[in-house]
Amino acid sequence: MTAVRTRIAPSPTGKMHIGTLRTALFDYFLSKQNNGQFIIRIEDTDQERLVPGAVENLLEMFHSVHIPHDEGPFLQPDGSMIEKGGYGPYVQSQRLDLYNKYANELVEKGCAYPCFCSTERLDEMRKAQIAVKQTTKYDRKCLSLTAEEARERIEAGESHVIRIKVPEGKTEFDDAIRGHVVFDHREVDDCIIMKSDGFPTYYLACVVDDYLMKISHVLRGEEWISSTPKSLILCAMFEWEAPIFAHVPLLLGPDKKKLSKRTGDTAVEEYFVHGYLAEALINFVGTLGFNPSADREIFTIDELIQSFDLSKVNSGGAILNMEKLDWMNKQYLMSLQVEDIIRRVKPFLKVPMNDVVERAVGIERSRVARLTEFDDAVKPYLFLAEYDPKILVWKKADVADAIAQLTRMELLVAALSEESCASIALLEAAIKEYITREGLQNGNVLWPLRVALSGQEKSATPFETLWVLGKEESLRRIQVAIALLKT
RNA sequence: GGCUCCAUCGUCUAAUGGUUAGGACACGGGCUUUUCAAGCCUGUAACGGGGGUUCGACUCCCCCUGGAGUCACCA
Repeated sequence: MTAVRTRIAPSPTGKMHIGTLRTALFDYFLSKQNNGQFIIRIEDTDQERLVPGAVENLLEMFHSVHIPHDEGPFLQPDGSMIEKGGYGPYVQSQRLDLYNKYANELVEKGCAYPCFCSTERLDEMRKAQIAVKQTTKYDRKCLSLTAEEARERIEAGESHVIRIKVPEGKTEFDDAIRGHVVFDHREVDDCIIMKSDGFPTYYLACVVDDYLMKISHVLRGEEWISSTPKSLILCAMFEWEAPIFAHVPLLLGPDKKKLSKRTGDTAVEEYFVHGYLAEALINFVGTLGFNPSADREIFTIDELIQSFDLSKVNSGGAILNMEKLDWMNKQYLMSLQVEDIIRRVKPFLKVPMNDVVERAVGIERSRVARLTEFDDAVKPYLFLAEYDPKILVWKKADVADAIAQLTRMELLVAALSEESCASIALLEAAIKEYITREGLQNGNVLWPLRVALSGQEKSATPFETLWVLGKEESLRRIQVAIALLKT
């Protein structure tokens, strides 16, 4: 069996699309499961759409999402870029000679031909075809040019492209996800493989690179399926064995259409900005269209690698269920080490990090879904906001009782030893023991205490809040509450 | 419009000829509880339609309908 080599081939035109992440994940799962290689190749053949810094950004995203590649460009800590792997360069703009060579080979074999048609002519031709409801495809005007004629015009410096001459017949292939697919060549256009600027198009570059880089499996979005005949025709022309193709279902927006910037967050960067964790994003996106288990939702990346199965990937598109992502993110927020969360939440906090904030983050994590929500969640621990004294009174008690209980608590807290302040459990034990000893009711004591400490009608338990605030600040807030009630 | 792909709760999905069609998110109810969150229990909710094949179809085949993708010197 040949080694599994998969590749993700983004074009550096901006940010990383969430669909790119999903396909990359599947590539990664498949290659790792088979002890193969996962390759990143940069497809920068469209000079007009290049965005400076996009390659670096892309690599950074792959890094932050923890799916390491084996070959391709790598970003060094100093910001420079190096390549690893024996099949480079992995950036298509550095492989122009190769594409040229193969394109010429096709022309010499009679499989491709130069075309001098202007874009204006092409546009008109298409319009006419649409008008009579025909398939839009090149009318092969330049195919009738003789070799000499073509050579003369090229030598005269006339702008031209190279098109493949699609043979008659049909292309059949077995998609690893969808099964048997057939396309009649009458539907396939004599597509351009070399542009007039000397750069190849995706069709050529991709086939050449996949062959030279010994790619075994090509995973790509479903939007590519109708161009697969072109890839296969090219393979056949070169007499190369084609890789296995698998077209993964599309990620859809709420409107059921291909996810676009208009309908939702398409960039992985945006998800991070909104406070989602890489683990949750991977779990979410990696199980969209593929489910390792009937009754589990949370999987580690290793579990996903183990259980991944191309033939079990769904063929229908999937709408992103953002509520489920939130839920999943919360699951990770609750299962991660507190120190880990503290480290990750730092960039999202407007308030400066200190001991109180660290403890508060640990307490509040079950109440937030995303890292961006911590700032608001943590603030009440740092600043006691103004509040209506009425909320200090428990529903089954009155103002006088609230004052009485808070006065008791003031004394109790003041008397608390350093050891009993060391943990939530000890604090809870101390206070509950006091309540029992004095024959009091939980609600009468705990409600006003909690509200006094947090300044909020809804909040964490008084024990947790006490622990976060510390003895001194807790005492102050209790005194504030008593004063408030007495006015 | 041509071609291609797709079709189970609102959403993500399980089921590979025989299940009371399972799980998850969301939503409703309950338990727990000083509140909220979490947790636990629980409820509502789906096989697009029509033909076949078969003793038996969510599962296989055909048609219809519906949805999507694609038809560039973009990937």
